[in-house]
Amino acid sequence: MALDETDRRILRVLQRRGRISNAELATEATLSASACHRRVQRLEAEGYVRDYVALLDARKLDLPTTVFVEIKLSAQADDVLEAFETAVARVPAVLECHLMAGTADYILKVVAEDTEDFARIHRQYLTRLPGVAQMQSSFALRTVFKTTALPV
Amino acid sequence: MALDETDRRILRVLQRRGRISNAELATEATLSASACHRRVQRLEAEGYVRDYVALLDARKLDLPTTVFVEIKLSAQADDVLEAFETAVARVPAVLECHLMAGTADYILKVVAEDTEDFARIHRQYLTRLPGVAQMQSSFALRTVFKTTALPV
DNA sequence: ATTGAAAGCACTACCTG
DNA sequence: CAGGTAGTGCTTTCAAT
Repeated sequence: MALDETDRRILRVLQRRGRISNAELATEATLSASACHRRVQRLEAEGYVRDYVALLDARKLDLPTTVFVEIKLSAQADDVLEAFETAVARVPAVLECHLMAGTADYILKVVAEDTEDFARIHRQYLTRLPGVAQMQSSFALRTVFKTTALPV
Repeated sequence: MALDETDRRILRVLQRRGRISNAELATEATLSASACHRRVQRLEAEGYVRDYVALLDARKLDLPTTVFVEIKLSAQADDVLEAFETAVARVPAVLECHLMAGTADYILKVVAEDTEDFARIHRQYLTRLPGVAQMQSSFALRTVFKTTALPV
């Protein structure tokens, strides 16, 4: 159940190199291939590893613009939250949605081609989200860094 | 250079299933294994695919708390920004750092075990970042959703 | 924890339209 | 030039030690 140092080492490597071969991973973890393989299977089965994914280059795909959108709802009732969350999950440009503590605020992370494209997303999708009282958008000038690797 | 519909299909699949075998990916893209393999190699070489990574379960690893930290610097000179960015990149709990448009503001995304652990990170790392004039932390109560998949 | 063996896979070289 | 066919050597995976 609990992770030892070898498990954490495996997870650290997999977080950076998700397509590494089991043979190479075993070397990095100083294990035999089969022992390493069994640990990885255990870590996957127990849910430590949620997914393996390819990370694409947002610039190359013409989506270099990141916008954080702060949204205040008109009410905090559960059904209002639920309706909002269901609707926001259907907007492809929204990569993250967090319910914030304190007020009934959400923060969305949105990607777009440029400010004009964001204006379109805003008009076409965001203004149609249910239960919204206020919305404020903050544009990222530049992503200094971004990682999916948790400190394990 | 430009992507056709088959390329985008491959990228969509790889964004969800980064460890899919080439054989299965070829089936999903209705291509032969070799044709598919060559396309993937091209997409990697041209930089559309930045990385393959494992996404871990932050809850299982006792890091369920996400905090957005807004930081205003005391000056906007390049060397002040650079010093700040270099220092913030060394804090393991900081997963993202964005320079925001308009003011000299940064937004950080930070993960922690709980509010107490965040207090420690704040005290130990964030208060020591150079050039900071103001700092405001907003806690996420709940991550509604989070994806790394860009809309391609 | 290592070994060995069977199956599946990646990758290449070589054709085909 | 992109896709298909076929062959070689690795990797995975499981069973046995």
